[in-house]
Amino acid sequence: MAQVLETNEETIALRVVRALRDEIVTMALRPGDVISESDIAGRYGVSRQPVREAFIRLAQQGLLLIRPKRATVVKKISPDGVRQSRFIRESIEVEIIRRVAAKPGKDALAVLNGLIADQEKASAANDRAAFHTLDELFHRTLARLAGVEYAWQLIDDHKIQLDRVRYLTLGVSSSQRAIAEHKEIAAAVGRADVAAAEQAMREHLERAEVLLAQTIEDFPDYFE
Amino acid sequence: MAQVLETNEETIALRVVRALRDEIVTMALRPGDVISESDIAGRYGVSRQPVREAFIRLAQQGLLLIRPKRATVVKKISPDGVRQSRFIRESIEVEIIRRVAAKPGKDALAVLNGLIADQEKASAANDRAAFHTLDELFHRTLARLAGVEYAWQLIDDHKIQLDRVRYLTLGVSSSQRAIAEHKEIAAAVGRADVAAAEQAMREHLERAEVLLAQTIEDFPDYFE
DNA sequence: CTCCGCAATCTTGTATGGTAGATGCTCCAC
DNA sequence: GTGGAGCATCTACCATACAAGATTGCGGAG
Repeated sequence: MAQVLETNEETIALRVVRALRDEIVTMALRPGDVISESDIAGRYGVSRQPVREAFIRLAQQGLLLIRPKRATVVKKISPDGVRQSRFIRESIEVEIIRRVAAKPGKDALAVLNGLIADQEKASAANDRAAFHTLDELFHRTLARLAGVEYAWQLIDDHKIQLDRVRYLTLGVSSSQRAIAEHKEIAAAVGRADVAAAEQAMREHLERAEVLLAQTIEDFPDYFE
Repeated sequence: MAQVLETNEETIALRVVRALRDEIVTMALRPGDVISESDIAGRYGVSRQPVREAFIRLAQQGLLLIRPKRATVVKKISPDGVRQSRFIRESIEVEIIRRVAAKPGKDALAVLNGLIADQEKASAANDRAAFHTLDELFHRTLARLAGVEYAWQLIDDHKIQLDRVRYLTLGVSSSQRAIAEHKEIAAAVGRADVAAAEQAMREHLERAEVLLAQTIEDFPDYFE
């Protein structure tokens, strides 16, 4: 059953990377699942070589665990790893919001409010995917405003672990609350109130903590 | 001239990764240098396959740039990338020092002072390598005391870019000053003075900024 | 002398076969 | 019935051959 991969991309290896990452984040491949080079190669109708290279990339991103000569498994989610990923994210985003609030560009507030308005539309339309994309864009935009967009890419890489958790809890998150918190952050930026902006951002990010605890209870097999 | 690699390590690919990273950081391979899989394979007396895998890993760490079907080059140092790496580092280390200073364990101060004492010895003996190792250990220990040692690994990955800069300026850095700053940080931790610790850490890390500007002037070819 | 085209020769990407280590099962000894 | 040795069969790792795009330089046309 050779699944079809988009054929207009660059290299086969990169297509496999994307396909596998997608399967992992959407839990089509679940934590603990055992896969093998030839297994995946057969499923996608390619040779083992590009699959192997994809494994290497995904292993470096912490999504796979290659056990030499034994097998390759989809890495279980490490609660402590998620905790520290959140720590990293909070450290950086707090510093970002400080900078933005300290010296807000003249169009900064307008851009942020525009994004929030879009989010409200997506929420009203119950378009969960669009909402999630916009939520990400809000934070990314802050990084851009602070002149450290590359730093966001780092957060994005680490966020994958949390995204797996998030996927397990679809429907739980309250978009209303997220919007309200975004508004509070934007308002603090508008007032150039650094302390308030920092505080609002910390509270906004802290919600992930309870989400994690709940998810561990619901899906203990997916955690180590 | 097949160079010899340590033979008791894990896989050939990992040995090549270590060897190449070392050559890059020590500027044996300089930014802009063009290398090829067969080139390196010949030099180390291995086949292209493990070299190729090493390239992939190093490219993901931002040390190499693989230009498909063209060549692979040692990435030039991106001033903005270094700037943002420093931003990331400062964000995380400031958050770390806040946590440590807010709740210093009872043996924390003793451990830190011990490390500082070792640094003074290394400095007196003019052992630059040992000093650098101890300097790194000081910061890593802080991460451990804050319970986020994994976060340090992240910093370590990004620090490689800055280490390349540092290697170009051997002899410039004043170890006396670094030791004094470490002492100030440790003292603030001892007093559980969060604000002072944060301030001291920021100043400590800010020194890298002038280092970068000076180095760009001295070695413009190594930067993009 | 200049410019265009083609071919030799680089490069990385992909496919495939073989190797060594790890695992698990079978079958025999007791 | 139980335990252990050995073999079948997995795995990831490595080597090698081939493919295809990119570059370079040479030679001929103008």
